[in-house]
Amino acid sequence: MTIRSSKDLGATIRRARKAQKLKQVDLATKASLRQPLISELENGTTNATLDTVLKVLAALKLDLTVVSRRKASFDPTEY
Amino acid sequence: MTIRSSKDLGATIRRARKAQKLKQVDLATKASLRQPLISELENGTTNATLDTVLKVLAALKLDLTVVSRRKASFDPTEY
DNA sequence: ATATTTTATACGTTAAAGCGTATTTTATGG
DNA sequence: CCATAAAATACGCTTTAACGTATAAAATAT
Repeated sequence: MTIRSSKDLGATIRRARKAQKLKQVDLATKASLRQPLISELENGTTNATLDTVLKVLAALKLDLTVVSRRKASFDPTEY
Repeated sequence: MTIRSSKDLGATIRRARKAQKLKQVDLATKASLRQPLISELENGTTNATLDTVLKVLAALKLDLTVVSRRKASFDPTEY
């Protein structure tokens, strides 16, 4: 999933969390964060810091990557 | 490039900037940020917000993506 | 070597991220 | 329906990101 806004990130996090059958409070605990912050993140209503983003993604076993914009590559190992 | 820390991001940004022959001040201008912030970002000495990260990556024509975590591939240059 | 350019650091200020906690609103199950 | 669970919002507080600006340090010419 390409992330170009806080909302993109929020949607990605929410989908991954639900796919893993976690509640916001569960994810918050795994990431050492608060449940309200997970809510704000998923709704894209906070401009999270990189540390926060990395904590949440790590808790979901996801990685952040940087790729060239023109290289629209299909990655079969996604999903 | 997989990003798991501010330093990872900083290194990635610096490499991309140099590959495009930009000075920090050029990148700062393109991203509507300050030169000192670019320096801090590249050195991993600030916990940047997502907006800041996205601005810089956009200025470098890079995208942020979220992918499922895979096993680290063996990199011979690390040894 | 030294002038010039580039990068890093410093400092005070402002805005907001994240915290703990409590409560409200919404979704779900019986 | 209603009860319970889950998610969203609220509040005051502390910390810090990012700002503008100035300058120091380092790198790169000349």
